[in-house]
Amino acid sequence: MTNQEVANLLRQIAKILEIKGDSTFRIRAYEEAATRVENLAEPIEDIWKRGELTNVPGIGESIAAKIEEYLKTGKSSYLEEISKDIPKGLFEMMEVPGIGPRLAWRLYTEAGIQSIEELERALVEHKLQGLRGFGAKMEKKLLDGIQMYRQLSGRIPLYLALPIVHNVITYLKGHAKFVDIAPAGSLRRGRADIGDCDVLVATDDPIPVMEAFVKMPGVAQVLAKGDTKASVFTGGLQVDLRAVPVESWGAALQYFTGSKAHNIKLRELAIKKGYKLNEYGLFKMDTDEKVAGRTEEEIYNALGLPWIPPTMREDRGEIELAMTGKLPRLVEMKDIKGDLHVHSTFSDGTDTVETMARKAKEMGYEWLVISDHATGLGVVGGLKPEDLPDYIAAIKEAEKKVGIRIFVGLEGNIKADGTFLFTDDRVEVLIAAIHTALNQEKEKILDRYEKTFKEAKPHIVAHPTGRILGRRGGLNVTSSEVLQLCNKYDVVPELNCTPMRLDIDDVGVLTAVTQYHMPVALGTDSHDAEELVNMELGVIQAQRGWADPDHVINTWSAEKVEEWLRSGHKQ
DNA sequence: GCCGTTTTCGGCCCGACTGTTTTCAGTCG
Repeated sequence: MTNQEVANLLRQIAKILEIKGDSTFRIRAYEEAATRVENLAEPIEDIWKRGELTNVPGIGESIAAKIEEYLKTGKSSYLEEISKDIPKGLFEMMEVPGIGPRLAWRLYTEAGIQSIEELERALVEHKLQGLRGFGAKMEKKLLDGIQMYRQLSGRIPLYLALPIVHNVITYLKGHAKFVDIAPAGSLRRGRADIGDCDVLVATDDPIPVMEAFVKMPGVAQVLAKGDTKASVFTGGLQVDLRAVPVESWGAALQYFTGSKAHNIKLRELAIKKGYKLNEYGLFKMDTDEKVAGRTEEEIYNALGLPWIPPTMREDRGEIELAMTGKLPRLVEMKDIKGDLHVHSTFSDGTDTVETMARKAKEMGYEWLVISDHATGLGVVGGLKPEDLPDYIAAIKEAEKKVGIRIFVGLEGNIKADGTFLFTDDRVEVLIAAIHTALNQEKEKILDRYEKTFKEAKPHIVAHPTGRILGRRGGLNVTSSEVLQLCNKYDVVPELNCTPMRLDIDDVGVLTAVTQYHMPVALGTDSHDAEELVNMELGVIQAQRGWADPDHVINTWSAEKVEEWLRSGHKQ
């Protein structure tokens, strides 16, 4: 049972309690427990086996018992009990913007509506107008909401959201007056996928800015528009704009960056210290005197904390860590000295070894791993043992011409039965990856990894879970399951920086770094030279996993990398 | 349902926007 599955159970319980109008505090307790489980660096099953479930913040006796039953039996009698009289369609209805748990429940109990299709029909036929609070505007709002729900495909990958927000900001700079503007929300936190985009603007004259925003070209729909806050639908994405007074810029940036769970924790801390925190500033509870707000640093410091980087603000324990003064110094782009996963024309890359090396040099790197595919993957050609002399000669030549250290790498395919095509002493960096038979069941995939880790002793396992953002699928394994094997066989997990992969995910990095004290390997998996810049997306994800430079191999000197390659492997 | 160097009971984050509520509940982030 994975942490995600347990978190889903708790979240499902919270949802049902919400529909039924249960205590908001009980609902919050389940939601918070879900978030904590989701973000645990350790498998919850291990914690349970040690009898330490209630040591996890947010988990008490009652929730621990429910988790235990679920881990033991795969079922929850409590969930079954409370969901008996709830039609499944209600959950989908709540995905429609504007429909929350209370309205979904009313639509069901007062009008017998159990699905989006039934709701749509009732709206079109004006059958709901007898209900309290249902006028023509409400009808239109919900019909629009249904249409939007059908267009939205859920969350979109970070790299697709970035240009949309960039366009909004560029447009507003040319068509409105303000002092400052910045993206906030999950975009600023660097989440791998984005639900909606938040943009913050500092101005003392917000109304014209809001006007310009909702009239932007490309706005498909205006979802809300007030004096200081507006939401539109553009480029297939919801974008929220929030205007704040200049003197509240820091407080607003903090508030609007989130995450929600992080903010709640911070406001609770503020209350304990006799303050009230909102998007306008930090105020003394008794006198309403403002004590901080111009910058984020001011606010965190006034609460007795160092400034916490946005990439850490997920309520994964960062506030508690900040209190002890032990926040890690997160890895940054300027620390990166090399790329651990790059292809060339020797397999399916479009640029030569030399071109890739020049780009690496241009990025300020000291070294590079050229890691072309080994044979066995039909579509990409791939290197055979007899190709190695030419491959190595090309690498050595580029090394001399460009003037950076280039390691001879090889990305080998782990076959469906777990055999690995070839290893060779002339290969300095051996990368193993699954590219075929992706739909096997979990046990089979883990067996394949284990067999290869044991027999071929690769240095790195590439894109360990096979996830593709914005699409279903990936391998039937979680990062935490692969990481257990990595730990056992001393194989370094890759954080693949391909914008659609970012695999292992942020929680995986957190597990590797804080649980196993294991480094991660950032690899852009570049197939042309321009893709080397994707390293930046990987660095952001590594930050989200609390990685300091020591835990990122890419920050090591070429000598230190050589030392690592010699030790522990192929002895 | 969780939690506690002021509490094992009585608290629990905060505000904007919407619709139609003449004072506020629901939704959202």
